[in-house]
Formats: sequence, C-alpha cells, structure tokens
Amino acid sequence: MSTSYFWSFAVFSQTVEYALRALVALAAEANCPQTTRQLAKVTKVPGPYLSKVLQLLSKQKLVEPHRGVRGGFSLSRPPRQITILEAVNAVEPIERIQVCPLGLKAHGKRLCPLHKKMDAALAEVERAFASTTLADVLAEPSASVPLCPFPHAVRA
Amino acid sequence: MSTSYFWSFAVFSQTVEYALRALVALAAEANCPQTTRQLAKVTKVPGPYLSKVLQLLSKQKLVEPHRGVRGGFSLSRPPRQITILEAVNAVEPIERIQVCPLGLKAHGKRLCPLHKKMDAALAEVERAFASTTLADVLAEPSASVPLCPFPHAVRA
DNA sequence: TCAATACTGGATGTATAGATCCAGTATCTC
DNA sequence: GAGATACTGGATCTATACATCCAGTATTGA
Repeated sequence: MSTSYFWSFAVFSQTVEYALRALVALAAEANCPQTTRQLAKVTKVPGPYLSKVLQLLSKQKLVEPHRGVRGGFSLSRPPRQITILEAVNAVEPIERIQVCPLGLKAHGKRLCPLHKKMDAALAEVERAFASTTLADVLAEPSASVPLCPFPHAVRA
Repeated sequence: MSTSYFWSFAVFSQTVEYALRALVALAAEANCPQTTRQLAKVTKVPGPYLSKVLQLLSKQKLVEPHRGVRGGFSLSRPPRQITILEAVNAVEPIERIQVCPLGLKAHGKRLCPLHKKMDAALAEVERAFASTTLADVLAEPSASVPLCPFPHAVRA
C-alpha cells in the first residue's frame, strides 16, 4: 500500500539487489576470494544479511565458499557465464503467471487479458535478465564515470 | 530472502495486483457504480483492504466514490483513457533509479553499469504499462476463454 | 425527516522480508 | 597441533506490506 509512499514500485527486491551487488563485486576481482566482511563494505550491504544471501548463491553454485584464513567467496564460473537471471533466480525465483491468481479453475489454463499482459511484462524482464551476464554489467563501453565502485578492471 | 521460496520474484506487489483487478472489474461494468463489497467478491480481494486500495485510486482521481444507497465506485474516465501505468503509480509509484543505491556522491548522477541495466529493465516495464489501457486489457481479441471473470462485455 | 446504505479515516493486528546474533565447524598458516 | 580466520545454520529481532475493525459522515429514497 504505502499511503505515505515510503516504499515504491520496484522491479527488484532488496535481497535481489544485494545479490547482484555481491556478484558484481566478486566479478570485479575474479581472482582472489573476498570475505563476507570485505564484500559487505564494498557493496554497503549489512554484513550478517549479506552472509545469508551468499549462502543462497552458494547453494545455487554461483559462488564458492572458501573457509579458513585467506578464505572468502569467489565466483564458481567466469563472469561471462553467469547471467543476471541466474542470480535473481538464486535468491527469488521468477515465477511466471501460470494460472489465474483468482484461483478459478475454469476453462483450462488460459489467462484473462489482464494477467496475460502482466505475464508478458514479466517475460520481458526475464528475457532481459537472461541475456545479460555479469561480464556485460562490468563492461563500461561508453566510459561514463560509474557512480558505484564496482567496475574495477577485471584482472586477467 | 525466502529460503523456503514461499515468496518469489514478482513484478507486481499484491496491492498493485488488487488495484488492477478492481479497475478492470469497474471497467467491465463502466456504467453502474459497484460497491466495495461487490468488487471484493468479484476480484477476490479482502474487502477491508480493497477499501483502502480504492481510496488510493480515488485520491488519484482514477475512480469516483458515490456515497449512500446505490453508491459505490465508478471509473472517473472511460477505460480507454486509463493506463496501467496510472493505476500502478496510484498505489505504488514507479521510481526510476536516479542515483546510485549505494549512496555514493561521486561523479554527478551517472549510474554504474549494474544499475543502468536495472533501470533499463524498469524503463521497459514502465513503457509497457504506459502503452496499455484498461480497454486494452478488457479487449479479448483471440477470444481465448478467460480464466478470470473480469472481461464481461463492456456495456454501451 | 428517518433509516438504510456506503464511503472515510484512524487505530490496530498479522505475516513476511529484511537484519542480527552466536555457537559450531572447517580450513589455513605457522 | 594450536590458534586464528571465516563460513554455516539455527534462533531471534525489527520494519513494513498486508489486512482488519469500527466509529463517523455523507447520500439516497421513501
């Protein structure tokens, strides 16, 4: 609701945003593992919460944990092989609208025009995410000065 | 977070979904006002909550309240002149990403590639919503049997 | 005018996303 | 092997979206 408009429409939940930040930060330093603490500082995500997010990403094999001294997390695959869609799905699976949200069990599985439209919008977003990799996000073609500290040079 | 995946990625909040359902239901019976109770039944939205949603829509002049006997709500404008974007903005304004969510006040207002991508996705959704009216949603060109009860014939 | 209808608005309750804490365990370095 | 580092997982706390309740007010129609 947000009568006072504290919250506003967002395509991304906070958690998805956090996951993406973490992955981009990892991609920027693809060689050496980074600890949760380090990542939390760079991405400005609350440390303990980021820890949970990283666990989700770990379960989905997007990142690899390394314990002990000099441990931390690193990407499981090169940035070019990890899509935004995978990242999103790791923390909050995109669920296309399969059946009418009203729960009417009439006339098979067809959606009414309203939810067809809504699902189409979802599909658009999904497609955009699927076709974008972490490498794409890191690439700064136009060299516009980035506001975020992520896009360091990708080391070798 | 949703470790158990109770919740999943959604472009629409519950409240936005409710607002759209209500507007579509109103558009389907564009002539006679419908009471909150009637709308709640058709749209399967909790009555008291729908009441709040309708108040938001009313404040944004998308619907008009009519008090007393034979009262209810009706659309302020013909369905063709109300866009999905207006409906969404009435309950949860879409906020484009203006500044880096990290709050860094560096280098003017440019976004890093990550948030550029994210904002681009938002823009896509916004555009899709802006170009769709309630009338579009009601129109059932392919005559696929709707799963939802909304698209009654629009009466004269 | 009266009574019924229906919206209004504030107060309050509940469920869930977001955030924290800490004891336990694995790994590294010396 | 010892100690330090760092992830793991469960329990708990908080903020907010979602939902309810009710007294008050405006309107209708007889």
